[in-house]
Amino acid sequence: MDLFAKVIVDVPTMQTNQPYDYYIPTAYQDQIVPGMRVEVPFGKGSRKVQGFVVNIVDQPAFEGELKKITDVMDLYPVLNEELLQLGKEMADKTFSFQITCYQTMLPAALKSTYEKKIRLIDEIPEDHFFDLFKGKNEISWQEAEDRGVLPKMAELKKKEAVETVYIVKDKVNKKKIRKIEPRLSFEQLEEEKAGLRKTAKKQKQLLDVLQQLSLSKKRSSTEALKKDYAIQSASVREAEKKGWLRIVEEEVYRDPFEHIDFERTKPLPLTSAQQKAFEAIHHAVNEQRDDVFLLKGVTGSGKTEIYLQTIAAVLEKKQTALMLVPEIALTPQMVKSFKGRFGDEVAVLHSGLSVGEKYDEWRKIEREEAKVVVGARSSIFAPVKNIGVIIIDEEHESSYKQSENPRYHARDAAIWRGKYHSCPVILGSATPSLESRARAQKKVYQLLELPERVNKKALPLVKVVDMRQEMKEGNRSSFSIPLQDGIRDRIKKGEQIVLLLNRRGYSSFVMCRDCGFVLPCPNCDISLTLHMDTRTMKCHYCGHEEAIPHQCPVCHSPKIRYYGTGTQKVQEELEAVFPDARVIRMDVDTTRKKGAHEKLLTAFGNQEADILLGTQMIAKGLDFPNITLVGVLNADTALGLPDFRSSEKTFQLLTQVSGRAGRADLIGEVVVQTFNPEHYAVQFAQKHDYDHFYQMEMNVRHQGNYPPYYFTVSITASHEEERIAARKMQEIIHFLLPHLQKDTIVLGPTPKAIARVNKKYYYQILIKYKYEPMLKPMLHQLLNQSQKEISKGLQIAIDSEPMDFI
DNA sequence: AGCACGCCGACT
DNA sequence: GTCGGCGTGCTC
Repeated sequence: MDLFAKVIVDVPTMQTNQPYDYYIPTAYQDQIVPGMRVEVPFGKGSRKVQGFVVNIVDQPAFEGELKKITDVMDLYPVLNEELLQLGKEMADKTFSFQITCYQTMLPAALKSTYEKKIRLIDEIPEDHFFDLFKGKNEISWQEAEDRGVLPKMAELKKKEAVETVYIVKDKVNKKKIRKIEPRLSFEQLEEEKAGLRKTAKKQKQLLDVLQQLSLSKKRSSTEALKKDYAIQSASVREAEKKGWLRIVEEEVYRDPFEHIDFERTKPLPLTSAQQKAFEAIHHAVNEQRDDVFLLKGVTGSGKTEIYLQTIAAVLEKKQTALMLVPEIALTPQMVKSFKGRFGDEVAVLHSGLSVGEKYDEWRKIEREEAKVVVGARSSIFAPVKNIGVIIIDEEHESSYKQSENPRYHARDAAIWRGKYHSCPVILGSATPSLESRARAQKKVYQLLELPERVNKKALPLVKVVDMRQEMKEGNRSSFSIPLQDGIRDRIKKGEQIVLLLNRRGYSSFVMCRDCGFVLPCPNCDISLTLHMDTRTMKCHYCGHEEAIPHQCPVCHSPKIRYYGTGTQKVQEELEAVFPDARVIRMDVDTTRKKGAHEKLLTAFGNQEADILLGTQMIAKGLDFPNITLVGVLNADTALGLPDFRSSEKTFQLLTQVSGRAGRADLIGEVVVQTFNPEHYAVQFAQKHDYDHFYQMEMNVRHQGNYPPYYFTVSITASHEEERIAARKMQEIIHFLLPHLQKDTIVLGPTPKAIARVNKKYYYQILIKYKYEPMLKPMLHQLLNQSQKEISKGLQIAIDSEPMDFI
């Protein structure tokens, strides 16, 4: 029977975002399974592209003539039924292409690279042969183009002396070995045996092996033949010529045997609160319920131990576990705690691995050698089977949402997979996102709380320093007097200090240095952003624009200026104030090199420095007992951002760094420097009071019609010419507005903060809605209609539930 | 994306 | 008259 494959091709456009039918050559019929990658000819020139087989049918839907699959790229499917389905739904939900989703779900090594070559197929004059082909019989298209010989090649093509060939390659070289398989049936082999001379012992032996293989339907490696029967490759080649067997190359797994012995740890006794939370989750695991738990517990309350014991319970049931942590929290310590408990059953996927290493780790999971997967965002697509629990630690982290296409949220994918496998999902955080906390309120998620630290230790004392006051008293440095005193004190005692510089919102808004006033938009209750290109203050939501103020409208101080400082500058300042202090700086500049991050942290852990100065990246996974003082140099830069999540982000950051101080037997102290000491995010963080912050922030979101009260979608249009982007945005609004519900709010269009990025102008709208069943189909329609313009350099990005608006 | 088909300007 | 510009539309 003829079989046909439905293939998603690697051509990321809206028009080609659908399966194409291909004829499966008989030779591949037993081989091809949905989820495998294949090479197919596509388009007029039948250039070869990579494709994913999504289905196999015995009747093609396409009426025209079908092309054939030209090669099978995998031995086993790289995507299973589950992931094929998830990818398809994700494409629909995130307004992206199926091919992009499938590629995102796989290690980069499996994305194909393409090569175009010109090959000689007929005799050409000798001089041409040398100056065009350099005496070879094929050259790359790129080389021909670079040497300017394409026109000549076109001539030869017309004469059918050359052809263009396309080569599809994997990014990494898979290790392959040569294997033999019989080409004749058992009986035919028997006949061959009868025809042999009596002295041809080796050949008889080979035929015996082939007969065995014929019965077992297996292959044997040429290496094994040599080893077990002393059959040399020459005999094999001979046999191949006689047509007894064929030689095939088969991929073998690389051996990633790196047995680093981790010190094994044992489960710790649980506190009663931990026990209660653990039991609730354990029940769901046992009963295979797809419940979503929100595990809320302050730093040090023992969330990790609950994860570990839940995973242990899942492994006991012969199931697997998937755990996501933010990329920056994927530290050696973190890995150690998992490998320490579960040993080699743990696979870790992180950005520090090379493409090949990531692929090997992925293979290890795929062939079910690893039962526990720990990794960042994209690990949610790890090919684990029979999942028993999915854990997302630090669930509030915005890095779980991918900021490029497909703009998926790992949390959504986790819940999807939880449903598919009928297993619980645990969202853990000390400061849950408002969305998740609100869902717990509505009993969509089950709230589990760990109110106390395991060691019953009090949370560190948080001192809020009013920087306006410091300014008034003539202190113009980045360090307030209380912070300076604290630093001096710790250095004297030989204790360590962490200083955090909040880079968020660096230099993009103006604030009064005397009273902390930040210029708000008269229409939107959100601060205005400084646009240096136009020298104006702009509102990102409504487009309101005004001049940059020269004095504070409230206190009339002339010290109103843009706010923000770099780590390097702070380091210099620090060294001037404390010439004897040893400082380690950690920011993008000092951690760019691979492994630098860990090296710096290890050095700090070994007490080679007194002060660790850094940006956001030091807020996480930093667990040194000797740190007794944490200073936040500028707590409120995020507060000045025109983002409705800025209070939430500030609260989360402050709470997070507070957790870094004094975790051992030393009492910790936190000094928070701010120009907004009375801001509720700062106030509630000082008191470690999430619940009241949550209530307050919910009110604010309710007032401003923001999530979780509204759903949001942002649409961005960009083009090299500003008016084209702006006009398209207008067009989009005109297209959408008539069909939207009365209570739906459309903000914009407004130009983006950095209006021109990569020579492109950006315009954006934000749609806030409660119920818009037609919005998704309309946005899909919009993308379809805009195809022509998109091919002319216009870009349209649709982001459902965007994380930021800057 | 990339290739071919198709309809208007400066050339042998 | 033709060669070739790149606008338009399709790819199983």
